[in-house]
Amino acid sequence: MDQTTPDTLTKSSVDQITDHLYKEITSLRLLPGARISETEIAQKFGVSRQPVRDAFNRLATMDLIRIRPKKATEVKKFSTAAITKSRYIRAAIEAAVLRDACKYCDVEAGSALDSALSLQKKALADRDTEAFGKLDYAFHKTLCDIAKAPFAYEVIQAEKAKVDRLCVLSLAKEDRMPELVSDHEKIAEAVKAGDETAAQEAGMIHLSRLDDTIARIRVQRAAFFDDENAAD
Amino acid sequence: MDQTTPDTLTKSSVDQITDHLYKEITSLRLLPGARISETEIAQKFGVSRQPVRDAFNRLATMDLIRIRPKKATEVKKFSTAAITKSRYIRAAIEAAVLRDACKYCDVEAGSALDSALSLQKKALADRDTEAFGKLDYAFHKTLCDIAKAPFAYEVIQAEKAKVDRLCVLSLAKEDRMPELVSDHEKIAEAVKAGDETAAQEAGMIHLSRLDDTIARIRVQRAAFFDDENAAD
DNA sequence: CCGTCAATCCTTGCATACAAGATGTTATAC
DNA sequence: GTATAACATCTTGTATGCAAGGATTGACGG
Repeated sequence: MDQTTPDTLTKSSVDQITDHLYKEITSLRLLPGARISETEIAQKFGVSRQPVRDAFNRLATMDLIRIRPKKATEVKKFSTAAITKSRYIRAAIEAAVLRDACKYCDVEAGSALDSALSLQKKALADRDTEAFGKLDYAFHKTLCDIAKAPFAYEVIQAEKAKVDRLCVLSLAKEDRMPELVSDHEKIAEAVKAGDETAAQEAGMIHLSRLDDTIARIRVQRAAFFDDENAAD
Repeated sequence: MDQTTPDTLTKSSVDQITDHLYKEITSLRLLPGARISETEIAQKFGVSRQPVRDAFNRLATMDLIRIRPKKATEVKKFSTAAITKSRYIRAAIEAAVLRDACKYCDVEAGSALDSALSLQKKALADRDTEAFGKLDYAFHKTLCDIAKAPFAYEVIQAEKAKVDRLCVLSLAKEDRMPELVSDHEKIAEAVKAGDETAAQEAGMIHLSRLDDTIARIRVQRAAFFDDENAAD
């Protein structure tokens, strides 16, 4: 997630604050539209405003918060435009990844997919949504690695993060898990078979699951959406 | 280019400095590996170090400079890994854009492509490489608009900017223009015909032009590349 | 002549103080 | 009771000072 963490192991104040706020926002403990103050965060961390300010800037480049001069910084609401963009990017990248994954998938890669799937099934059986969330990321990363495009995962991760917090609102998360595992199985099957068309089709269906969820949430929690405002 | 400029028309110091340095870097007036100092820039702009610092942070998130604690901030060198990533993303996005452009291209869109091409031919005839550079961007933007994915252009622009400065090094830029115009013509032709396969193929060929150029520059200007260093 | 060590300079990271504007509240006039 | 205006407060933007660590340069010893 952190694109700017340098090679130093000792995370600076900025890194710590960025990570903290990132988790707070993506986990929806900080709701869209919530106002956050530099001084407030600074006091909580026992530092000055400066590192908080830097952290805010980073989060702003991630499109997670909105900084305006002389106005309170607030957690960005969801916008259908941003969601559409993110979805488009993911679809394009994942299509390319699946195409290449089909091209380069060998026995070892196939077993990697199988083991990833079995872990997901375990999480499904345990109804452990949190673990499943991480395994979901891991599965897509495995695909990227197989496609010899590990860097693509960074993009997917970044775009996924922008909308993932939205899905936290979905109360029926547990009910969606079987679908997602099934999708992953179909994708893995197609990749192992080297069937590009089937893999891409399965991938698109997988992505479309999100559309329904988002559409539902969009009407349920309209207050978290910011569509009429054309300004960024 | 500026992803964080707010709705205010009065550009803040940070915006001005960011824009300035952005142009300096992308135009290669600031060479890869060049060291830039906060205080130096601050004095040049007659401001304090703080806005410069913020501008540095923004440029760092654009992967244009490299900030390390206690060490001089320097303009990032090219890395084949970064170029590969950027190329992969662009290829994936542009493939999707061309697919959709074929889907949605109508008469009006066709004439937009034609007029864009005629402008390019004029720049070619005038040997105006600078104008052609802008028209190149405009052409891809037109494609995105036709594909009903204007947001895709932002991604293309961001990724293109990361490697465009590299091409400034290419002395044979004028010689490449005819090729590029020809590529654009083939793309436009395929899009107008609604031939997805041909359009994507032409797009990939168009992107591959960059590979040759980069490969040449990579050997000519090895000093500008930073590949042995695994760290970011 | 060369290697090593030390000191000084230069770099960014952080803290603090001040400035300018937006917001919300409260008091006052009608 | 309501509307308006002034004020207090909170917000980020900017300037400046200090601290800690790297880099270069110089001197000194071999």
